[in-house]
Amino acid sequence: MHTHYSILLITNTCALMPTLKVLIYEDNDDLRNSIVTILSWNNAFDIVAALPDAQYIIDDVAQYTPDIILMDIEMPNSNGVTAVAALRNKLWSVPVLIFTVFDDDDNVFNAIQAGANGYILKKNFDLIPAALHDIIQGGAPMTSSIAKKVLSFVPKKNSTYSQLILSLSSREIEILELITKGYSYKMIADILKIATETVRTHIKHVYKKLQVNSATEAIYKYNNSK
Amino acid sequence: MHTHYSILLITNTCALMPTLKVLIYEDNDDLRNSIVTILSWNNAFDIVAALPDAQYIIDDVAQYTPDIILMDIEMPNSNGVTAVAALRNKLWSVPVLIFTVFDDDDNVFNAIQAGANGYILKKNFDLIPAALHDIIQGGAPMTSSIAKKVLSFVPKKNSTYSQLILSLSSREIEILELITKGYSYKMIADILKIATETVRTHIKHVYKKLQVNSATEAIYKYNNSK
DNA sequence: TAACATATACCCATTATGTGGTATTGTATT
DNA sequence: AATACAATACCACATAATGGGTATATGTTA
Repeated sequence: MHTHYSILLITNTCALMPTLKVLIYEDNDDLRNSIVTILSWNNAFDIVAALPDAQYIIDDVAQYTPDIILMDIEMPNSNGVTAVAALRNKLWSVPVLIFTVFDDDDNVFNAIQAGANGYILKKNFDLIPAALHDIIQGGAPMTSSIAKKVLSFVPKKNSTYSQLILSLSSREIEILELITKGYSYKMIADILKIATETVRTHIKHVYKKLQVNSATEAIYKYNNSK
Repeated sequence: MHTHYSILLITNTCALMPTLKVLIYEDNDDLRNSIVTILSWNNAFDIVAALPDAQYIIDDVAQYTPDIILMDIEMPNSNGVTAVAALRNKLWSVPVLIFTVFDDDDNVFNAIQAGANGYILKKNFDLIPAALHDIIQGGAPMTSSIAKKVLSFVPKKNSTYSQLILSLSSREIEILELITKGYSYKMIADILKIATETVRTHIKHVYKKLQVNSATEAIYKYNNSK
């Protein structure tokens, strides 16, 4: 048997680092206090607030103007991922490091989509300082196992369809692109300064090559191949 | 001024680890020999071959049956990313660790799409052993800066459209999903065991809510919102 | 040169889709 | 009880999309 413990991406930082204003959301009192203690001993951090709930995150950020936020996911009156989404909806770009026990696909995916900048697990508690610095310096800290999940969210090519797409001429692809954007034959003809009938001819060829008989089918195949 | 050097995800491994058969592709003779030397000193690795070119990767893998592949990108007669794609087209799942000087979006994105399992930069040369073990144990080793690029490839929600989508009922979403998959009204009616006219009614409602007037437009908005 | 692909354009006929209604049933909300 | 919405279903009309052709000019390639 062999043991293994997966760790992560560290950014070593030295000298003259500006003090980071950190806002913390964590509902567990013990854990929250521990984080505050750890970060307080590090001169690089200035904890502007440590709150048990993110339901007033917009007001909190306006009040404390943090450089970075450390965010739990599961909290009594709010959800960390939803809170991040709320921030991003206001087009506020304060970086957020998600810190949670959840490492399932849905939580990771939702956090990334909501606009989180990093994602570490509570068992890697000790890596918070490094991860915070890492985000500030433009990184996206996460363990290798989280990275694997993120990889799986990147849309993959489908080689079968890709072969079909290769048979299309550049003009045909151009027209198919316009179809996928919702344009009608007439609009495409207008955009490309050609006759509607020519657009039709191209589309007929596209359908034959992709072996489909409608725009929606063509879009589906095309979207699953590029 | 502050210095910083970004490092990564390590997997600490101990005792009774099976020996990994490694196949290496790297065109630079010095670098290739150095890697072989480093890995040879580690009992955990058995270098089955170290080649300057991946043009015959299919044959190589068949011959050497490696547990894992270490792959450069730029080589005289072949491209590492293309080689990985060739492997995956054969549905061979041998894990591949990309090892390159290129950290631009296109190279990273193409490698991920091709099916690479990890991506480390040549300046982080020394991390190869840990990264190889990491992949075998199900991780996806990459530096935090590469992870940031990967994050950017995950399709993001568009909050404007998302609001529109929220107004759809579950039945309407169900039908819209079928539309995006290229099904006609009749086919959808068949699948859901309802009248074609009912399908049409639902779609009318969807179009009104999404403020569009065709299936292609609806698909476009929908794909840019979920 | 002959064969082929590409981009252009038009005709005819049919089907699918989009738009405007109305209507019933059930369920939730007020 | 009244209102609203969701899901079901039908009618009628107009427009858009699709499928079968044919045709010409321009290249490229065998």
